[in-house]
Order: sequence, then structure tokens, then C-alpha cells
Amino acid sequence: MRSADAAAIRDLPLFRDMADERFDALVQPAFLQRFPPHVVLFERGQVPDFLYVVLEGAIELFARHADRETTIAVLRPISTFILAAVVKRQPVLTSGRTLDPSRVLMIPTDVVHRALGDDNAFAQAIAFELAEAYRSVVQELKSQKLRTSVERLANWIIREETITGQDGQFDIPFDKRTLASRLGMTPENLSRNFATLTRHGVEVHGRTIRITDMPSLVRLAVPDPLIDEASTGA
Amino acid sequence: MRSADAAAIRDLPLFRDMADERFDALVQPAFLQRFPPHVVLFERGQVPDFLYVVLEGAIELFARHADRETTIAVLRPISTFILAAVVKRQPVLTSGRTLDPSRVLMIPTDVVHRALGDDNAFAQAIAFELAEAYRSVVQELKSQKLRTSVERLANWIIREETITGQDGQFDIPFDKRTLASRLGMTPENLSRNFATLTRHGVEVHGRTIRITDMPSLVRLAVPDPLIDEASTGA
DNA sequence: CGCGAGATTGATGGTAATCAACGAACGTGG
DNA sequence: CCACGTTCGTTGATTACCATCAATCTCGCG
Repeated sequence: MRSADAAAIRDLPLFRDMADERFDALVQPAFLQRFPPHVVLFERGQVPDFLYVVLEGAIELFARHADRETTIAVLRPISTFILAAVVKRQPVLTSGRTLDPSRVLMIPTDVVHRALGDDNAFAQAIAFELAEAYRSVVQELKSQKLRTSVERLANWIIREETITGQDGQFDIPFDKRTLASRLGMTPENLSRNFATLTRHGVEVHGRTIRITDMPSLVRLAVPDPLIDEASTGA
Repeated sequence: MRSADAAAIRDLPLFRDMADERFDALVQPAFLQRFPPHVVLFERGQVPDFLYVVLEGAIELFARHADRETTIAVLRPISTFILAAVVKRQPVLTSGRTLDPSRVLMIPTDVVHRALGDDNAFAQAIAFELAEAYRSVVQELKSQKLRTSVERLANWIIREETITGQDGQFDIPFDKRTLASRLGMTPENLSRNFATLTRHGVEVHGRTIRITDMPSLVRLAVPDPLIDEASTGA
């Protein structure tokens, strides 16, 4: 593993408070894998053999049902995923695949469990991580149940702009079809929603989005901290 | 506190593995409160002072946005709630109110945090509890994004029947309007969906639901373990 | 017995999915 | 270097699903 990676992982909330030797015990048996884009890392329904940490690239968690498919989350560096299934040793509820070329750390489930039992700081960190993940899905559920699709899009734009540049402009970090799936709509509907937002202070050129009239956009979006605000990360 | 309550709480996954003295330290400073129906226990946006455990009755977690409102979860005995906000000391994302007359145990946040730091078994139990809660919301999100409203209702009926009697009949445990909100539809739409299910092996009389043709109902519902199956509870 | 909350039913409109066709961007091979 | 094909996105037409508004019904309870 690159030393830059090791440092970055070490600094994750999940590992930050561990003793050095414990951290080593966790990371030594781990694999660092590189994946091309659009590769499935695991299928839903399997008890996971590994806890994953995305170091580079992007991972999509998605679910299929009948002939429908939807994106549950898109993970960007540096985040863990399928922690809950690892902790409970239960089947993962989603499948996972790369969107971009990605580097992923894979820590065997048994190793995680050993650390969970041995190290109280680690157990606490896992509790924090899961609490954060839980809150984030609740926000997603609220967004889905309380907003129309164009409102979800508008709020996504506002949030993305604050995360990235704050210069009123940014690029969509993946396919529009993936964005549509993330936001719970069809690609066609996403197109139309972008067209609608044209009348509310948004310009779209390819993947580039520019906010020309933030007050107008905010008026339509009605952002709500209890739905949109990312945690401070503890 | 009634000794039957104490025993029941003691046996919760969250507390089961604690040493006796730790459990006492947690429960001694707690309050046992009795609430009438339709009383708000806490409002969204506040950092919670207590971790709640519902011992009797039913609690609804709900969210408002603009002039819309939806039910995020209904808690029945014996479950904890707003654990994630307590663990992270962050504002709760939902408000909470009683549906029925309820008895609720309230454990001060500080006390929970002390136990979290002191007791590895408790920290692990919290991680498990949060993992379970996380998975449950992910299932809800999948249901919401991948199913139509009549499918959600059909699956809810199947699930409820297996949980309660398995004699093909049960009572809806709350108002139909609450059920509608839980399932993400309007009361009017719930009515129509019940009417639709009449043609698929379901009879409804007031709050009583009887399944007369399970294969037919299953054919419409297409239940999916990764959406509908409750955890074994560890 | 009559009131009132909850539930149902009907009529209508809006939101979003689907089906279909077209257009733009990109990569490949001739 | 350009023709071609493929993929992705857009646009249009239509349908399905669901919300809303309004009226009526039911039933528990004072």
C-alpha cells in the first residue's frame, strides 16, 4: 500500500482513535485492489467477506427488483461501505459496482469482528460510522417521500455546489443516467427537470452545471437542513 | 420500574451482554414515563436529551416538509429509538409522538455516552442495533423507489400476517391514515389500493384484514427477502 | 339520536413512467 | 480523415400512477 493511502486511511474517523498496533492488525491482512470501471464488486444477498474502503474512484450501490433498478448510494473517497452487513454478518441488501476506475481496500470480515471485540475505541468508531450512515439514509428517505423529482434535483444541485466549488459551477461526477437513478427518476424525466430548472437559475451544458440565480433556485428547492445537510463528520 | 419491565429491558439485545452493575448504572438515572396517545415526545431538529425505549404502546417517527408530512417509522415494544442522534449528539431528523397510550423509558444521553466509553460489550451492542436500524431504512428506501403503492401495501400485508398470527387474518395496529403515511401514499389512495387487492385475495372489514388467497396476493406483491425480511434480531 | 372523525368514493389534474424517434458525441476501422 | 456505429441524452406523444378536491358514508361515542 502507498504510504499516502495508509496515512489517509489512518485518519478516517473509523480508524483514527485506534492504537497503532490495532490498526496494523486490521490493515495487514487487508487487500488493496484496483478495479476497472463498471465492474461488480459483490452481489446483493451474499454475506460479505470484506469490509470495503474506497480510496480512489467511485462505487455505486444499487438494487434491482422485478425489472426495475435504482441507485441506493454513490460512494466517493474516502468512505467505507457495507459496514452494516459486515457487522451483522448478514446478506448485503445492495449490489456494488465501480463507476470509475477505482482503488479499494478490502478488510476481511473476521478481522473487523476481532477488532470490534478487542478494541473499544474501534467499536465506538463503528457505532459512529453506522449512526452517520443511518442518518444519511433517513434523509434520503425523507427526500424521496416528501419531495417531487424536480425538487430533489434542485436540492442535489445546491448541495453539490456547496460541496465542490462554491463558485456557482461544477461538473456532474457521473453519467446523467446514474444521477437520475440516484435521485429516483428516469433519465427522460431528469432531462425534463433540467429543462424546468432553466427557468429557475440553472444552466446545463453537457455535464457542467452553472447556477446563475441562486435565490431563484433556492426558492424552488426549499432546502431543509434536516434533509440536505451532510454531517460534520464528527 | 416494574420488575417485568426491568427483565424485558435487560433482555434486549442492546443490554443483554452488559455486566449487571453497568446495566444498573444505565437504568438507575433513567425515567419511566407514561404518555397519553397523540403526544409529541420530541421535535425534529433538537439534539436529544434522552435515548428512548418504548415498553408499551406505539411511537410514530414522522417528518414534515413544506406542507407535507410522512411517517418514517412506527416503533412497537420493545425497541429503542433515536439512537443514532443520541450517539452522534446531533439533531434528530424526525419528530416523535405516541400513537397509543404508551410507557417509555428515557435514558439520559450523557449516561449512554458514558456506558459507550466504558463498556465494550455495550459499544458493540450499539453498533449492532445501529446496523440493524440502517438495514431496515435501506429496505424501506428500496421499497419506496422500486415499488408502486399497491405493491408496498400488498407486501406490508404479507409481512404483517407472518409477524402476527399466520392464521390468515390480523388487525391493522393503527389508523388507516397512519398506515397510508407509513407506506408513502394518501389515505384516499390506500382505500383504492385496498379495493384493488379485493381482486387479489384480500378482504378488508374495518381494521381487520383477511387473506383469502395467498398465492394470488403473493403473485401481485412479489415479495423480496432483501426488502421485506425482518432481521432475526441477532 | 345526532355529531364528528375517519374512511370511502367520485371527478379531475398533475407528476412521472413508458414508448418511440431523433440528435449529438465519441471511438473505431476502413 | 471521414464514414459508420454505438452510446448517451433529449424531445415528443401517450399512458399509468398518484394527489387533490369535494362529497358522501360509516361508525363510535357523547
